[in-house]
Amino acid sequence: MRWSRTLIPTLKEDPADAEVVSHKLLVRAGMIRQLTRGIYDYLPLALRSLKKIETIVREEMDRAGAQELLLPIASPAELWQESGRWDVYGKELLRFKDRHERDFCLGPTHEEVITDLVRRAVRSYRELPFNLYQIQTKFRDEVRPRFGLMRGREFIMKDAYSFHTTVEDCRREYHNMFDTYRRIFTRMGLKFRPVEADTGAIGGSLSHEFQVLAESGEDAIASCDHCDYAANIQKAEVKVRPHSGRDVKETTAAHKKVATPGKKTVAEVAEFLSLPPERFIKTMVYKADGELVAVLVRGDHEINEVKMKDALHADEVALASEAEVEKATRVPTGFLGPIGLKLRTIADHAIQGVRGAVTGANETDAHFVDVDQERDFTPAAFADLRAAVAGDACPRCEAGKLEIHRGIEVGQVFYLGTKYSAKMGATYLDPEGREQPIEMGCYGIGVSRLLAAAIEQNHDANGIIWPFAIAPFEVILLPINYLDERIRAAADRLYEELRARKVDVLLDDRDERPGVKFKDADLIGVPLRITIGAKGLDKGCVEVRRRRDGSVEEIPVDQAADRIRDAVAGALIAAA
RNA sequence: CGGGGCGUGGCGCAGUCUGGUAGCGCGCACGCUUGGGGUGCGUGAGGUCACCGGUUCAAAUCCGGUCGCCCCGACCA
Repeated sequence: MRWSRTLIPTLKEDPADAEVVSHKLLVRAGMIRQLTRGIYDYLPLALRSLKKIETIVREEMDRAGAQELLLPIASPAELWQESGRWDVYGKELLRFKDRHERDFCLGPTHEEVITDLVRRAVRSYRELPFNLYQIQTKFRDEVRPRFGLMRGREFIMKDAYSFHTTVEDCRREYHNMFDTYRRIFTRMGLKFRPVEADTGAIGGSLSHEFQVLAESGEDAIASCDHCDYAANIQKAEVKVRPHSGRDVKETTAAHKKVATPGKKTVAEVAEFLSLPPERFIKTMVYKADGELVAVLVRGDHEINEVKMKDALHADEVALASEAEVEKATRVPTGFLGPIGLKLRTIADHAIQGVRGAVTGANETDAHFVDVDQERDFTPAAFADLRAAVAGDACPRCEAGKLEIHRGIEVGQVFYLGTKYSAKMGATYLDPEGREQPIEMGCYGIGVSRLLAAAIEQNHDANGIIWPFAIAPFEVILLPINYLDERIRAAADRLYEELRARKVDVLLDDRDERPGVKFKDADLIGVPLRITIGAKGLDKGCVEVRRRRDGSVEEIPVDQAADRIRDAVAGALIAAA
């Protein structure tokens, strides 16, 4: 492509409404423009990268035995009412009516639509298993879209759904997809980590996320420095060390009340009493499916709501409001404690057997000290309730410690089981002629988000540094002065030679100053830059510069096309 | 949904408090100049100051309302 014949509106300055680097660079590099909140135009440069991402996804999905199809973006309310998600999904589901006043929504995901398709098309176990995928635009009316393509309302997603007769076969496909995802992200040249994940709104019981490692990531992930255990922080397990609280204090004097006027938070009381936060038992009150429940964790720990929800077998949990707490306990928040509390109470493992602890006294402006768990109170249950932190022992191996990193979720695989098939009557007849619900799995990749994630991980002060496999162009030709006959002829010739060799090449044929072209080339991040100037041509050479490390090499003009093609091919093979 | 900020040529911003001819940088067009890291000089085009209403002799500026965009929060007792 000739630069002068396409639209690459680069900007010198950061757009005022962009916060993260990928958003700034995508806009500055002329790849995207915002149309409205959370919705973007993809300009030619962006579309080229998107297509390369899609091609890799298609090749690997096809290789894994999946079949591509295309489902509608609009779907009728009835399907969503069947699965129950019409009511559950909330405002994220963009709803509208057609001219006949029938309710519709834009698809935020497609379990309902595909399950409906399959239940109508499949009758027999002989027709299973299969895996169907699509690459398509999704719409989720996010509460707060942000960070450009990272969390848009409209976005492009690859979603796949597999259908099986047995749990074992479904798990086989789950692992097949897991391996496929590894290949996909490896080919794209990204540093990523698969992590155990919570299943969230999609539902199901087994799930992994694929996280692209980047400081700006929205997710925290815990990983072992010794073995390959890694999990989303929402899921990361804490190794149970029985009676880990015993070593806190040896005395067993009866607990006693101390005045702590106005000191409500652990930090405040800890400072007031000159005791470390780990000596405290923090009492939080949650509303679990309508019931108020007290949850105890050590003062320096934080509650993990996903774990708590599981421990309580609740569908919905939320922190109770101060008013609700005060009404139920007659104690203002900040002074709650497990001794004499009239609420169902569950406690983190770290609370078990603790001695010499500090808790609220269930009385305004007072706390208890020297609390002994076994002597003074008994929770209804002990469970893993706290969030893992850096330095925790690995739950899977002996030697390892957990590290916390940040990541951008670019893919997730779920084992769904019969969650949708049972509700929506997607069944098959087994060899004995009995009707059985279909086992399902689903597998997503955030195609447009990958664009942002790749940039978050691959950029410098001058702009984007695309991995070869997803770069909009592999090579940019930069004639120092395109109006100079000799330079122009050399550039045009090399351009045609590279095109003949199937290299994705962009020719900067604009009548611009060299400095402008250099800056733009760095900004849009093309991996190889070929500078064609008088100095080089005098020696019969052009200059090859690698965007990633800035390394420079002079190569003879007559060998240039072949050597550049070989360099591109080599880089692509190295990544895959 | 709560809090905060912003809306002025294509982009980034000043001007608003204290009402009185709409400005700067970049970009854009043209001419000369320059040609290996955003050249230099000159000339020029381009704005219903988000929108609606009000106050006033006079509104980008004051008042009321609406819309849009951004950020933070919507959990740690």
